[in-house]
Amino acid sequence: MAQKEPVEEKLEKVRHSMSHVMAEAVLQMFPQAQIAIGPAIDNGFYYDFELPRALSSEDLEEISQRMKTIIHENKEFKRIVVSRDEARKMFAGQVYKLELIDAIPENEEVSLYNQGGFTDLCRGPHVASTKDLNAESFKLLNTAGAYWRGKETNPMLTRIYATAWTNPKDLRLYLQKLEEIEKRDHRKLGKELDLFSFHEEAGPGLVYWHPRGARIRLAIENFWRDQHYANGYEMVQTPHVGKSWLWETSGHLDFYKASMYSPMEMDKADYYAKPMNCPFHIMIYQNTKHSYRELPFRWAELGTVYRYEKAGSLHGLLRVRGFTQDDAHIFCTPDQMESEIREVLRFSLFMLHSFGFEDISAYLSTRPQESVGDTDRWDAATESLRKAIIEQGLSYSVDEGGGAFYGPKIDLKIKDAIGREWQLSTIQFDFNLPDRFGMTFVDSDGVEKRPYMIHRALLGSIERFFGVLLEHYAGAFPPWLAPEQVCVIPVSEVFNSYSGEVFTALKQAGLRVYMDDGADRMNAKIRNAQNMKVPYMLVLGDREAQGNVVSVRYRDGRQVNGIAVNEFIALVKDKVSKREAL
RNA sequence: GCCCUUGUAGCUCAGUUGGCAGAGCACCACCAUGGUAAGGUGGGGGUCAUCGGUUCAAAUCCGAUCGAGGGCUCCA
Repeated sequence: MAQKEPVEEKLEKVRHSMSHVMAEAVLQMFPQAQIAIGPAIDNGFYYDFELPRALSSEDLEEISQRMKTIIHENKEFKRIVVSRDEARKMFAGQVYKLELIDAIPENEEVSLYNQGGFTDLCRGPHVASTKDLNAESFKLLNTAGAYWRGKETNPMLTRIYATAWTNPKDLRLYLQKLEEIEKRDHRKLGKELDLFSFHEEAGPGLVYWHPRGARIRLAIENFWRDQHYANGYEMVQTPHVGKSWLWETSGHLDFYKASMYSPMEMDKADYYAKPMNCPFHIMIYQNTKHSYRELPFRWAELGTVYRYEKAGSLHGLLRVRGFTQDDAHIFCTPDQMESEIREVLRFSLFMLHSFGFEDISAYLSTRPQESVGDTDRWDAATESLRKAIIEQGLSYSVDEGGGAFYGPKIDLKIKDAIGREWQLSTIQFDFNLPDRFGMTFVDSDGVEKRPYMIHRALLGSIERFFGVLLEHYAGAFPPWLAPEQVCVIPVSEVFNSYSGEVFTALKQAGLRVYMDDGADRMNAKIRNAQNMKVPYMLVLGDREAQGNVVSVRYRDGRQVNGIAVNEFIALVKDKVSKREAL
């Protein structure tokens, strides 16, 4: 007990040991249960079982109680090394354990851990005794179906998820975080703030944007468009459907068909809703011959695509069947490739920073086993990605072999206001499509050569990005994004006319403003505006009308009285143009 | 797709052992004319997701379908 072990290792041991305790508890209740695996995971652990029946929340309570009893028995975790045959004998009847034993490499020893009433096949390590576990610092969270080894063709097991910590305080903090996550859930906020909806009768996974949601979305899109024009892009617009020729040529019908909507037949031809924009942008490129003098092309489009996502994986705005990519394709010469990548990455970071994301990390994915394109191009492309990351001073990790079959890529992940990571931007080379479509440009030496093609999406998709932003801000959008920036609230009907003047002035100044001249009392109006998270509320009565000023109630509770109307307009406009918070 | 959970008014939810479908908010009307987070009274609104079954009787029990939620990588 001399030196302190690192917290992470301690936690891992605690969680893993807890999972054994849970398995023991479950076996007490269901002696005939098949036990599978039970690792430590982020924030806790799980264990997979094959059980005679489904578990109820009362069952979880009972398992939890039994675990506490086991922990209080102060049982030692004993490591035992056995031969394969002995192990097989001990786990006779436990089909999953037998499979695991067979999977252990010949040169590794087979170890077991025993804590009294329960022995599990396990590499370890564990805490020394259940004495080192705290019976008040874990909580069984939920059950879920999970395929044995994650494969759809394998049997479905029952997984029990739990969170576990070394002390009750950490548990409490984590449970509070879960509550915070629930409060920020974009599906909940989307409903409360009247931003968007889904309609099962009209098709799951398809988003309906309400006026308030559309306001925000358009603020995002307008900013996006302006910045693309300012950063050397051109906009293109392409159709939503394309004939099978296009998808045969692109290869999507070979490799991507399962994710595509079924074809529509027209004039004896099959048309497919587009799952990607790239083939369309290539058609524009192919419209004429191109010289090296014209390149690079940077063509951007907020292109709405449709993909068949499995019913069970749909999730609010984060996984939908119809979504709008903030897509662009860059076609350039080999000479230009490096500077283009550098520029794309810089631009990506600028965009993410603009939306309030400061903590960004990069993931570089390199060539996988199965891939197309020649090695020189892969190497050059991968190096240019790496150089760009280093130049930007980003922390990054490399996913060796994690690239798509058609090219290496950089993914950018951001951390949101409560520390969760989300993958947004992706920058990918494509060595496949230019070949398939036979794209060329005429170089300075008169020879036709293959251009480099780069796909990139900075926000990912507008829908998903919107969901992430909504959770990041917990619905309290900064003024530049807020659907309504200002709510004008007359103290009583008597002041409707002065309020109307102020409203008109703000409206003419280009602010997003509305006046609540309904029959509610002022208090109720403030409450409503507050619940809709409107950044600024102007409460107008006699005092304001007399002085031709406004009194400002900020969303965060601050209050500033007696500001001239023009001064207030300037203040909001300043916040908006700087994209600042309140 | 698969496992578990789930579906009652626009929203959030009650609904005991099967016995005439409820509340709050929202909406509409009337009263109240108000100074920083819900003023009062009254009213309208539901084929209890859909289809089928059991029963004298089904929101409630059973089955199917559809939707929603939690999951299905983290390698004993």
